[in-house]
Amino acid sequence: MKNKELAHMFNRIADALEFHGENVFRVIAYRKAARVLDELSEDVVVLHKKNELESLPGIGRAIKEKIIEYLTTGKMKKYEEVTRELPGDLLDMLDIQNLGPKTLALAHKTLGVVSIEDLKKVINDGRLAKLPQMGEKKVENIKKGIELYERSRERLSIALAEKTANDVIKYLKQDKRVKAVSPAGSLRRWQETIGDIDILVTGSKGQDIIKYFTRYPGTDRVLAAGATKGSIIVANDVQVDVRIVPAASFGAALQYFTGSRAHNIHLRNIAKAKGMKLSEYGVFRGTRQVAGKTEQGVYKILSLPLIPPELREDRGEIDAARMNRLPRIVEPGDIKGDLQMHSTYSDGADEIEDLARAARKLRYHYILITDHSRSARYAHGLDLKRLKKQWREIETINKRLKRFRILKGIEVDILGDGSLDFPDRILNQCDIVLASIHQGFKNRVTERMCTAMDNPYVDIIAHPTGRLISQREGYVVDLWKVMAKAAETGTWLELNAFPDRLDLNDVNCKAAKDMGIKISIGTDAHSTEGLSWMKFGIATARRGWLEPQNIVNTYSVEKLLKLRKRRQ
DNA sequence: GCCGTTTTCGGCCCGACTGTTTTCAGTCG
Repeated sequence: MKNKELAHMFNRIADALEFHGENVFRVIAYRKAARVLDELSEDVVVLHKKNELESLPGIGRAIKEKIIEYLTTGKMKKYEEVTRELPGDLLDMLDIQNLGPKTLALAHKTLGVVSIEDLKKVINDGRLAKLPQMGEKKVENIKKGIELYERSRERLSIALAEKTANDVIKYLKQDKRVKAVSPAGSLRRWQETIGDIDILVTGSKGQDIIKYFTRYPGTDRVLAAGATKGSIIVANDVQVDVRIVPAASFGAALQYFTGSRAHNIHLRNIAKAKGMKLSEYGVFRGTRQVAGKTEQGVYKILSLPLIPPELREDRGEIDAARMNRLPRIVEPGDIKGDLQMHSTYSDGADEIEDLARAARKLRYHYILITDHSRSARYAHGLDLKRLKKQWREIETINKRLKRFRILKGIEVDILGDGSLDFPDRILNQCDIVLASIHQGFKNRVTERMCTAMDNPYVDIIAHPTGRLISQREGYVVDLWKVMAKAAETGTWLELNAFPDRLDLNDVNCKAAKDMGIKISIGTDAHSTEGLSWMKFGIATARRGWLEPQNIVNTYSVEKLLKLRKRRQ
């Protein structure tokens, strides 16, 4: 995808400019362009053809020309120029905590440092500490930064972060001095991975609350324990930060610490244009605080409705809010069923009836049982005989269950040549068919998916990218082509709610929405507990601006079945 | 390098923190 390639190049240019000590605002401009391209819900190639590159925020004449240069020649002179004399991994070292561009450049120019090994050497022999503006403590901090970098603490999955935060919050609430508690940061925005967990607290005697916090039973290490901020490490190297803020600033602090940074910068500009100042302490006109107690109040004084945290990425939500055109994003109560799960018939742990009863407790109206097809041997995939047995069982249970319907589904494998693991006459007897790739991740995936979508019985393409977050890249696939085919054939694309998958991701979901593609959210549960993953799917859908009408499992079972491709 | 309901030039978010200095540079969020 050219979007990602260009984003990477512009980020690299920004790194290099920073390293060379260029004007910081040029650096910011390149970073902004990189972010916009990275999160773009359209193919940059298409935008270029429509001559609309310059309509993108942060992309002006110079960067537009660089994009076109790259798209037409496959090269970018500026990129090559600024990175020419810099060894490949030197710029990677900017990710080391406490080591910024100034220090790295100085170490490179005066001491010839080009790698982490070099850096360690000049730390150990004392040469780094002798540079101007450097001293023992700074060097010590850089040393700690290297240790952290080398342990390369991966970002947490949203599921682990959510669980950890909930445990800590529950513990904090047991203290009488604690008045209000809220998660903040990327966790509150439900980003798919989380760095540190941020929690905000108001209450009396901040110092005592922090002391109480650092005695949390799961604490491995205490990093800091001041009057307003405490920081601990719990199991799995997870860092939890707690901040105490005065009640009068709680809303402003919550807004500020929820971010994203890009969203905050945009808001501050609006405050400034209105003659106000926005900070984590409140909204001020001169020295007088005019808002900040509640988050809603902060937005209101900027003439904006409250923007849901999931949308706060500066991807157009502020303009939408200003024009009163925020989407009515999906809520848990809109979901009427779960469209992917596995029973004991293939690789699931629970019986069909158990899944149904658990789903009914979640107030669903239906579920789709999607066990694997025969080629998925590793998952005990169903052959025809067992599939038919499953259908009979579903019919029997359906007669027993009131106001609930188990739909007959299948997760049918897309084979090496794009054909499906079951013939059409079998698929035709399923209520809903999911098709997915489970083998040959690098083998003509785009064509195989497109062939599968030409089949009138394929309703949904499951986990369309095949990625496993922080574990596996996913298929070699041209998602733009897949989405175009889905739009053309009326095939639904899945948002897999399993927290290690979450594909389509937020940006893809928004793109799909814009292309008129319907999304199906399925948990891919392999047990009754797995049904609770729906919240991660909903959160990702919200981040992708999806409204109930964009998501097929907000429909009644009648509408759902009526909208299948084979009926059109 | 981008951008304009004050501006086509002159701004660009801004405060906290730390460590190095003796008034400020660098890093971070």
